[in-house]
Amino acid sequence: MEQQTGPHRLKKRERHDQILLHLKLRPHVRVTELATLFGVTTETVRRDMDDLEQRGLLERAHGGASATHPGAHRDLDERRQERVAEREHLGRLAAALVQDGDTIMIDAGSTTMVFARLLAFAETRVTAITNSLQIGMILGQSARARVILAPGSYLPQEAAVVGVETCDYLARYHVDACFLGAAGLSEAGVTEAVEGFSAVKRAMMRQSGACRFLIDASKFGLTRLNHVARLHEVGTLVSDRAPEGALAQDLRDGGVEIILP
Amino acid sequence: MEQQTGPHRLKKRERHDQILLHLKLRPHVRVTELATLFGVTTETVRRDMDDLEQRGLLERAHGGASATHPGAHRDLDERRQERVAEREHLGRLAAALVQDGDTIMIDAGSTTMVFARLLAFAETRVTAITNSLQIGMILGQSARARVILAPGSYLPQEAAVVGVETCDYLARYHVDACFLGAAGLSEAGVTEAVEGFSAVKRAMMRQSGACRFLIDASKFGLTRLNHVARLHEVGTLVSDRAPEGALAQDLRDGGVEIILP
DNA sequence: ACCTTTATGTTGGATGTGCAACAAATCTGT
DNA sequence: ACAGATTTGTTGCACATCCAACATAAAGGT
Repeated sequence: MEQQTGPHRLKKRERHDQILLHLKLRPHVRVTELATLFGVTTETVRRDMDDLEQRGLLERAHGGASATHPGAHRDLDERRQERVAEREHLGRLAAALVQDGDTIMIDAGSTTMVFARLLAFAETRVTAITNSLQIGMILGQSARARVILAPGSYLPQEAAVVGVETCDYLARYHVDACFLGAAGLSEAGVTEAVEGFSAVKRAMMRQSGACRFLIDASKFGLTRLNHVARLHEVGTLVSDRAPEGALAQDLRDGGVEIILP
Repeated sequence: MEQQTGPHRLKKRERHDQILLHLKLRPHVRVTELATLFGVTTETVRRDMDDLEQRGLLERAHGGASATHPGAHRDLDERRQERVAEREHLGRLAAALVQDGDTIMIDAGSTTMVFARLLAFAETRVTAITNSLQIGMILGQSARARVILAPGSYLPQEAAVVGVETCDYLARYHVDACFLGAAGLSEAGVTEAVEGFSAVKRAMMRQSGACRFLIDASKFGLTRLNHVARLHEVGTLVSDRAPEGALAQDLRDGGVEIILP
């Protein structure tokens, strides 16, 4: 990056923007590096980073900071160790469902992202169609995966594309299975909070022989704004804890296969 | 993350895999963290990381390591300070050509990526269609930009999509201008090294009212494998130094507008 | 202009990290 | 079992980073 020109010292906000821009282009920046670049003290940069970390825009490390994966959800549970561990379990279970030669569709979401990472790591030979840029990039790193990206309007918060174009495009493919996340699972069915995602999820379901939902137990009982699927359409539910009460009964009635650790 | 279970000490290969797995799930890991997790010395972890870094599988940082940015270019000139500075100038010139309300297409490439970053930073109100995931993500961060992503086969080295689908999709849009990079500019015309990119570039040119090529002076005189455009089709050339000799003459003959710092 | 608030710089000591050289342990092939 | 290669542990020291407390400077409001 270029040296800061002129005598004009950057203001706090400008430095914050610059730091984030740097992290968009490289995975890691050092405190000292930025300090000399901005012409400020390391302490100032440190304070900047602390601020940005609190807003969840980057991840501190000793001597510098790393980018949070672009589009990563910043909700509370994303940041908690336990949640990450649970997501990893969940992703492992789901990845075990994929076999060499399978064709799949993968929905955008933090849980499906972990799933994609594990799939890439396992080097499963798979053809995957996704609307998530992150998942495309992650899975594309695997030499044995073939990735097809759907077009559409870009949604920066989720690093994914949505819209009519996306759904139309998906309708041109037929795959063995789709792997979907969701923001809520209740007796009302599967629901989603992000506008535009539900249509994509439904489009994926229509084109798939089997449908697998990756939903961790913290989503049980929640009903969000957008309807995705009724319980009998769920097919397979991969989760970290068994549902209880009426929800469990309705899932049984809907013939949902439940996969747990 | 879970604690390493059992008395079985991990072998080198297993530790390497574990480290990479960790980096797939988090952007950054610390040396000490992994050392206690694996039950080995920090020096061992350090050595592991050095190995992995040499293989380009992660990026070292003080006290730990970061995941290589998915899709991040690591070609030589990308890493060189001087080149970055020139690209920045070039991008600035190109960004000045875009006005509020414009519709544009942006090609994948490291130079166009800098251009997109500056466009996002300038908060130009623009509708952009691109085949580059990174450019989509960068420009999508700008609240005033609308980003449309083209579909296609994912090319991990370039973090972009290419192929027939990509070109077909682009043919459905008409824009004011396209901003393209290139690997070579000589009397033979504009040429490209990455297989699949030239077709996308040509598709973008066909759908654009104006064509802007962003090519830094180090590419002058180079001819790569894939033909992109003859000199008279170039339209506008944005660069950091004036071409010389026969190339300069041919550009004049071709009616190419040249924009320099 | 004044005061208040906020941002930034400075300092010093505690702690974390990197590096290099060597010792100990482990692996490997015969 | 043996010798040689590889891997890992240990140590000491140079250096970078962190943190907290205080001093100084800049910004904002009345």
